[in-house]
Amino acid sequence: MTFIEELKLRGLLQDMIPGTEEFIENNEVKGYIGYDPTAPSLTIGNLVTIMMLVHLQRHGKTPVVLFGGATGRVGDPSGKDAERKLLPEDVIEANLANQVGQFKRLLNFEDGHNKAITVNNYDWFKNIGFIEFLRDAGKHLTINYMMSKESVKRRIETGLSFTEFSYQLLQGYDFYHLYENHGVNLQLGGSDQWGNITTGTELVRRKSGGEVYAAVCPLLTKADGSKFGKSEGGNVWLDPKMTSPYKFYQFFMNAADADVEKMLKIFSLRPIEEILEIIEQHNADPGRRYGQKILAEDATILVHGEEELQKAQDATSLLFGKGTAETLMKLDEETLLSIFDGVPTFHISKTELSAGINIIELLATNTSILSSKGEARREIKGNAISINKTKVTKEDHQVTNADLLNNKYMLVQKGKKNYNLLIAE
RNA sequence: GGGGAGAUUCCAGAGUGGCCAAAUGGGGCAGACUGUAAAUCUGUUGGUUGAUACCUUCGAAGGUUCGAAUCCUUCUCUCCCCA
Repeated sequence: MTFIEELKLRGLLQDMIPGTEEFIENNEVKGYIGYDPTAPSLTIGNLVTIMMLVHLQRHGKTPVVLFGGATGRVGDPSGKDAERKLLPEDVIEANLANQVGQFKRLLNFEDGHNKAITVNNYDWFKNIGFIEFLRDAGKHLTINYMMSKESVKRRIETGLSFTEFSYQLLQGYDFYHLYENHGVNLQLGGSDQWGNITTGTELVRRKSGGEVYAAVCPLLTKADGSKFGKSEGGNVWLDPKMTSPYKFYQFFMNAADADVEKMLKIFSLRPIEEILEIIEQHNADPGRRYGQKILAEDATILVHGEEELQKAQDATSLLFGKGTAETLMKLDEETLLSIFDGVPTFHISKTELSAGINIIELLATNTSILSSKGEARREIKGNAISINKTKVTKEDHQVTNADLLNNKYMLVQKGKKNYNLLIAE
């Protein structure tokens, strides 16, 4: 199976430059994707395009990760309705350092003829002066060409700064630089990058007369039309400190039936035939959530590893299985802590607790599980609060040392899926 | 440079002196149902409060008034038309 065939079967191919498939099969290929370090961590949205690099490497080609140390300072108008805020430079540097570590888990940077490499476009842009850039890059492309890009057209009515307008030229120059200096001849990415990518291939063609190719994957959407990659109240990050492995696992467990196939093809490295078989089994009895389980397993191993998966599964089986107040009571401290690793924790004083704390105070004042007393009251009225898996129904409920598990911990739950661990000391 | 329209609670968008913490829709959160689903239904969605009530909020700052999101003044920003 060719690389492009693999992408197609996995729903990771939206568009490519004619001839890309033949070229990849018959040449030494180095393919790159650019990531702008505008957040401290990569997200599962980024993971989609990273999977393209993973497959590229598995097909014996060299993946190149380009960090937009320079372009991230400018802001990409693609897919954005409004001008972006510029980030302070030290924030960009910190983000970049963190993201480098995340890639190390996903691609092989260590050995083989096709080990992955990273580059940072700040390294070449920092030495190029504005005049030089205008003569060297700007001269080769017309305004008419740049204006015809969808990302620019969409913003022409509402406004677009010269800075963001120039973004495609910077990104295009990346490709040219990588082609000239690193022999990079393929660019991958999300379909929102198609305009920027073709600017790059155009620039290489005009400046170097070189032969370069590109392919993009579709933007991942959910069956119900909502945005992919967000869960309760935010992004799903790859950084375990920002999205715990447990939450990460749960995100995939909660995938809609209609999305399971699509997501398995993207986030699982199992052969495509096996995935189709899994889907068949899943569809026979969707209520078992077989597809979601495999999906969550594979994705969690990929990003966080076996050990974290095990913990996430332990927590899941306790919290969503037949987990009752009694089983919770029976857990020893070590098991308890490992299961709730990654669940938000709060500390309270044992002396204070021994006197008894009103449940509303506890939720809104002693901890920030809920943001106000009014909200705490509403949630209790709405039957949403549980302590140690037992519903709290009265607003004047007092919590005491007697509620502690192992004389130290308390499990406070809002709704079905939001857990908090209180530690009394 | 000239003329016009506008800025409302997370978003969209009503409200043009007291009945406005502010309609309605979306989104969020929760409950029921269920498969930790989808769809549906219900509740809730500024803060303190048992409730009355009070406090902060309708671009910013002043002012008029017993009383202002609503009227006046100045300022900031956005959009549209003409040059």
